Amino acid sequence: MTAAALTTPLVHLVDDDESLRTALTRLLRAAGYEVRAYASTADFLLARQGVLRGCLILDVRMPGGPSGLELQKALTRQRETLPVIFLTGHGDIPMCVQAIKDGAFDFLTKPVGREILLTAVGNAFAREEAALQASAQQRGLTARAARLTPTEREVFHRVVEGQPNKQIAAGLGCCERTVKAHRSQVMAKMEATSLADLVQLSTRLNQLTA
Amino acid sequence: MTAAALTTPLVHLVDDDESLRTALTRLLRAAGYEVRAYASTADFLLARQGVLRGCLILDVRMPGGPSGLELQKALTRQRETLPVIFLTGHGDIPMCVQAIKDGAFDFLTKPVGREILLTAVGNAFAREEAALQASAQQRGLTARAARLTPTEREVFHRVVEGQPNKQIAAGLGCCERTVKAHRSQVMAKMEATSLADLVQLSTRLNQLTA
DNA sequence: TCCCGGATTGCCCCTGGGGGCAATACATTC
DNA sequence: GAATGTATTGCCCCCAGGGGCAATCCGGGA
Repeated sequence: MTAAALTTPLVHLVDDDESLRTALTRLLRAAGYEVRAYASTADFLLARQGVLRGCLILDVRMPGGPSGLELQKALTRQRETLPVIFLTGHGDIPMCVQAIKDGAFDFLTKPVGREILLTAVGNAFAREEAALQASAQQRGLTARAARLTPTEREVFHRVVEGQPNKQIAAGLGCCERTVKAHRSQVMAKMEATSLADLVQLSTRLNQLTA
Repeated sequence: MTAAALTTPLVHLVDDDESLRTALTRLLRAAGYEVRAYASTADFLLARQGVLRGCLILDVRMPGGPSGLELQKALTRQRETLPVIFLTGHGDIPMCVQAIKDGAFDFLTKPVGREILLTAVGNAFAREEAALQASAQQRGLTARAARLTPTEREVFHRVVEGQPNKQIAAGLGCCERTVKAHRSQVMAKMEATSLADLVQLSTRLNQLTA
């Protein structure tokens, strides 16, 4: 039914402790997840190809290379929204607060209980799936908006602001009939069934940008 | 200019350690805040009158009575959105994660540095002021919406959905002229200048409810 | 009972949006 | 240079929305 359900949930596991990687990999695979393990953030970045998917379990500090916190910040800057679960043996509270303020999904401490980890990962995928479904609609919306010509975009904007055709024509320095033509193009390309519909589409577009 | 700036920022300080209450009270007063200190969550609740304002500094656990975490949850349930800063000497990471997931603004550890605390409180008030300004507009909106009669509300809803007058009339079992009358009442009461405007007001109203 | 305010409706008119059709203008391609 | 495509515009028609005016109806209050 859902897109996420069509693929095996993928867990990226980044930790410099090999025995822990082995143990968690086994645990997660037994729970039905596909697991890819990395010994460092650098390894993770090297192996990365294209758009990331799944969820990320990350130790906060690892010898050499960027720390887990830094990796998370970098991913956020790159608009990668996959959920990050921190896992650490030497975490303190300020670090934990920082990570969560930066958008971490959870912050666990070693040794982590089996149930705790699986619950966190399960919740992370639940959120991820919801986010994917929401953003799928948004992508369709931006795709439609991308098909607008610059003039149509301008008309779109003014229509949503409530300007009547006459005023739009004056603003664009063209005649009213032209505005009407653009306007119907906008309605068609945005697949809006009414003005009210169009305004609501615009609102969602703006929320996406913000 | 702003509402929050008209009153002295008020800090509620809840901690069972009297010497710490004294010290932080002095520190915060020196920084220009009005401070009310309580020895327990029960004291805080007893002293509470009407709508709360300001920000709340809260120890996580206190002997007897509800814990700080419980107080925070209760306030959230009561739709009190004032920012909560936790301050604790015995906090652990799971507790910290829980508090922040429940909406805490920050989570500090004792002994807390002067700068750290003042920064946290300052940020809390900044967020609070922004939230107040946003909700002031929303209140005006809901006040206007409250003046609609049930029929007008129904018409409002259908108009925003993009239904034409004829269809609305059929739905309500009345004639089209009546719908027009209600419609202009809706525009007037909601103080909307155009259909686009009305739709946007409706969107904001729905966001408020959600 | 009579009056008042609000809701409902019919009648009529005006304005604004939607769009078909055709001519024109400009750019791009073959 | 001819052909094709796109944008612009004028002309005209239709319909939907906005609203003034007056009649009607109804629930409350004096």
